[in-house]
Amino acid sequence: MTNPQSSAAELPTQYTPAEVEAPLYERWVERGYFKADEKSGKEPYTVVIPPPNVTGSLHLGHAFEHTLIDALTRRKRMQGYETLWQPGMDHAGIATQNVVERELAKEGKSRHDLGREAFIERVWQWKAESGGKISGQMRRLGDGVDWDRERFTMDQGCSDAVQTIFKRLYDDELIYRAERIINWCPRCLTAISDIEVEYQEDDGELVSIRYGDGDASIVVATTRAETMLGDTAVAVHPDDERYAHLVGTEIELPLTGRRIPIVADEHVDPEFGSGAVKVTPAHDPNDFEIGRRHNLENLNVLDEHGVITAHGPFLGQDRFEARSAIVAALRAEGRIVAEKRPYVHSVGHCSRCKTTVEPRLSMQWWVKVGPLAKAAGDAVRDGRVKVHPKEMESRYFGWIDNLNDWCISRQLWWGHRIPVWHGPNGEIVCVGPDEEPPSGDGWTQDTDVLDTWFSSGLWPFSTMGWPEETDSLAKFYPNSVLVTGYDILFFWVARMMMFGLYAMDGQEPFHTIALHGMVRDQFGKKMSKSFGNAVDPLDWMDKYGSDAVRFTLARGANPGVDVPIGEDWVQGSRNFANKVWNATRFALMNGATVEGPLPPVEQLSSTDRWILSRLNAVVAEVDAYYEDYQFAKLSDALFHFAWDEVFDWYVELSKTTFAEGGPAADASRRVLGEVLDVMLRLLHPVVPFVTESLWTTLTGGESVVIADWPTDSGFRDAAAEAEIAKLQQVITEVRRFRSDQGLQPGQRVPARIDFGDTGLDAHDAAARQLLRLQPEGAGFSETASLPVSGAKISLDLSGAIDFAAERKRLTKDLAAAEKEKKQSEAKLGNEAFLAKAPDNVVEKIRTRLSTADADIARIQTQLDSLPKA
RNA sequence: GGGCGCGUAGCUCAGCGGUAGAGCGCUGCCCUUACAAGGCAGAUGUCGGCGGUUCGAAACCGUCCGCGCCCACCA
Repeated sequence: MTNPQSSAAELPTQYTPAEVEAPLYERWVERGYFKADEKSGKEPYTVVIPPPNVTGSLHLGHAFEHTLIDALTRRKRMQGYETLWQPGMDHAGIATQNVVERELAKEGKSRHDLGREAFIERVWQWKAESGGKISGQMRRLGDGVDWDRERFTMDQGCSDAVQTIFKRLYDDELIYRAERIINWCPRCLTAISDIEVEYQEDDGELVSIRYGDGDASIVVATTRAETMLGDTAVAVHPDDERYAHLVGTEIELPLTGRRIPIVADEHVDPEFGSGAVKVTPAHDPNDFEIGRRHNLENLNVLDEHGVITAHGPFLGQDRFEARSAIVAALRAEGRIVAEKRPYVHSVGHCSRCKTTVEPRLSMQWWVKVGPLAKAAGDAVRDGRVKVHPKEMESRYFGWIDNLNDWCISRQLWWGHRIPVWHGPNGEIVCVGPDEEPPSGDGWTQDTDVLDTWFSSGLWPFSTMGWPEETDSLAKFYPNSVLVTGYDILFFWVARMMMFGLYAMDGQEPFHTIALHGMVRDQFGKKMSKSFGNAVDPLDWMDKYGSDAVRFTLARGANPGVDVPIGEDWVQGSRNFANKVWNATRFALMNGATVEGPLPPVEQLSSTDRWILSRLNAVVAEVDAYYEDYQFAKLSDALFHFAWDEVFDWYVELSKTTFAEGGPAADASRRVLGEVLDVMLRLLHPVVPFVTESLWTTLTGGESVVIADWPTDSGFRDAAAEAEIAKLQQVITEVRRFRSDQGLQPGQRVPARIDFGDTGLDAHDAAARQLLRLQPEGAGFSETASLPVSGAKISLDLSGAIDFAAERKRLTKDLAAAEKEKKQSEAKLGNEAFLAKAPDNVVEKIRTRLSTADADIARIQTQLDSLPKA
């Protein structure tokens, strides 16, 4: 136990987070507080980090997410759970490759200049730097992760997991290879999945083109005129009488000299446009299906860069260049019968580089999603996995129940290479992690890598050693909760659900999915580098402390709702931390202690009983909010309890007690110590640093990180709470009077206090202290009288009263009270109300009425006591 | 085209059947011996519009207006 007096003296009057925070964190790590022991007998609590991409550094969104996870895990650790917060990072295939390619471009090189191996080596170098930066940020933020378990989606273990599940899925025929239309990014030169495509409204031109001539002509419309070079049919609806005579015939495709058939297909909407559709099976997913149904040729006219490969005048032109050239050529031939420009329509863009996506026919690897998605949907339907907030469930189902097969191959270099070997005669062998790949002439490994979400989908168990049956896996799987943003519900969460259930014999990866919103700026605008409102969390942490950033983020965290944050608010949180700091300083200077048991209730003043009653109520409240992931609510509850109740009232009231000394003061010292001890522990998960330095000083304990989480003792004292509420009312009323009178806050005024039958007599000294009222003394002359809640405070202001101001104020208050009375009476006079309203409501109105009556009487008395103007 | 959500104090948001709340901002007085990163006191809203249900609606229902997000193969 440290000596409180000297500890307090050592605390400066201002909290300086920058000096305090970093050393504390390193001490926690050194002492191994965050290590999770898979052999422990304690109940497990597991959260895996949503692995940040190694593409750069953490932004406020990460800081937000980490704050929530850190708070959850710190509380559980304090509650005695064997707690694992699993750290790690994601290789982020396409994103990282793009970043490194940009770096290379600055040197005037492309990845092809380096070659595959050297390029990958280069990415690893980059990962080392970037990864170091990220873990530095996590330390600064205070993330209580088990660093010994840090994983990377490309490390050996995770790679083995990838290979294992690939092989298993392949053997179960849930992975297959097929030529289909995929979304192709002509800049990244890879296939991308449906959800990596961002649609946005673009200006385009819708041209209607006449194919064929005379009676045998037909008009089709398109926004991608260049694809006509690859048309292999025109389709109409089978029941469309306008074109019935043409079905089965051929028509001339302009500019090419080719003749293409007219086919009938249900897919065509006869109401739309001309009711005829050009069919380009190699460049449009719908057309591909039509082509399949009618055995049409898939004529590829664009290469991987989006350049025309069809022979003719357009050969070698970029797709957009060719588009206008072809329209011009058609116009010259008089085949453009209508043009709509601008024609706003939805166009897909690569989510990584914003290039317009090109649907492209190509051979890719696919996961057959049906059975996996069924299981993933059922797990939520059955209630084995809960989605929080519940409103997000419908989004989840909407997606998982309508899922197309997942294209998992990417034509990239950075990622898990597909564990398939192709033989000289077209043989295909899928190789497991402990198997030798086939060797010999002509055998080569598939050049594609896997979608980055393939490995992150394994994260809840690959990080724990799967496919080995490790102790960690047995202990920490399923994860307790997954905390992540709603934006990656589909990208990541759905994949983890599918893979987790599949790989772990139907065991769901986590019990709860807790979705949070996106961090926005203080005006609710999305944060982005291009908009210039993005903030580096380190800046604010250096300026105001990690605690301040964390507290601000937690206070904004309403489930599933976006979180605005502004620098002013962080400042406010810093002020709060400083306030806690100073209140604890005060307590230490006055000998607050945690030594020994709390004095028996009979020996406690009503003030002490009141604050203990409130303290326990807050413990219960905070617990309930934690269980419901209501971070904003629990932070707010703590903020107000600490500041409004403990600091502004309890501490102020206790000053008098301490000044008077005696057994009452000793009891209060113990109670104050208790209140701060519990409060600091309650605050710790959200603001770990300031609470650590204060709690250890206050209690002499080793660390609040490993302290017990407070429990509600069940102690409540309604009478004490009512008594203090009344006292607060009296004091506020007199303060208001003083303020209205223009009395300076520090100015001492002689007063007589008559508490009547309020039962507040014990608070006479405290009231005088808070109100700066002197004993009445000799020659006391009452010039103002304030009846409040049955008490009467008489002041001797020696003619200094501003009666006009007071009369004005009282008149206003009187009108308000009378209005209240009238309304309450009206309600109580309403028979329908009396008949139907519940008793407690009626009772409430009655109370309101009697309060109004009392107020009216009080104000009237005050008015009467004022001298006539 | 479907689905979800939102419009409450100057700003950002809680409240979701019993007569309006928070943070920040704002006004006034004060360096009252823990804290001026503070204290005390105070002002501020026809709870998007219109109908309906109800004894009672910011809250429930309908509708309209404005905004956002997600999904979808609109030639």
